[in-house]
Amino acid sequence: MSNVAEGDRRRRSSVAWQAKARSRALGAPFYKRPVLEVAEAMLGCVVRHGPTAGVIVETEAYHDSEAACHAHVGVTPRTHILFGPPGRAYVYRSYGIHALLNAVCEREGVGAAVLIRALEPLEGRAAMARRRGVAPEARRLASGPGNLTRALGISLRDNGAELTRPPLTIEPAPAPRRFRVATGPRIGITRAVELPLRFWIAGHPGVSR
DNA sequence: CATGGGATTGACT
DNA sequence: GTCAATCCCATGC
Repeated sequence: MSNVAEGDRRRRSSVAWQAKARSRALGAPFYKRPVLEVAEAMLGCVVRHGPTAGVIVETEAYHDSEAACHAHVGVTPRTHILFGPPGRAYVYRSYGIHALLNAVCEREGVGAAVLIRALEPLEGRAAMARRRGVAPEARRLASGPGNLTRALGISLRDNGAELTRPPLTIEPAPAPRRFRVATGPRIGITRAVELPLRFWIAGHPGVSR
């Protein structure tokens, strides 16, 4: 295949996923409600970044009223995105190594977000495996909040991105929600550890351990 | 300006 | 079970 033809194929493919993502993306009203409600509603939905996508199987809710939330300290250079309009991405560096992806929720002025903790790969499995440095048939390709951003190619540059339009979007669940939602305490935090703000699809193998 | 902690992960005992 | 890697940013002087 010639370079020209290859480039053309790539370009058409890129336009196709952008149009698809734009038409399917959840709008700002989805995020503009109590963060607990959104955290549960996001289970089964699809995170798409370009040609890679996965089904959300685990989330956690964070709210400025509790101490584990970055927004608890008020508006700072780091947290201003959390207090901004709903439907944007809040991406921050964790432990100096990982980028963690959140969806900003509730009305402007409230610091709240849903942390996406695990995905079941849906599209672009080969690209995810390549980015992770594992075999394409590997299990748990996008499980764990640091692993899923690596698999989807999400970085700190995506902080503040609008999730309502490509290239980074969240779409409604592609299939009927035939699963049971389980809840429990959040993982890996040192403050407000007792609050049951973690949500996951009961029994799903992609949920973090 | 210096310091210390952290919404993690993978390797190792 | 333990531990290190590694960097953004909140805090305090």
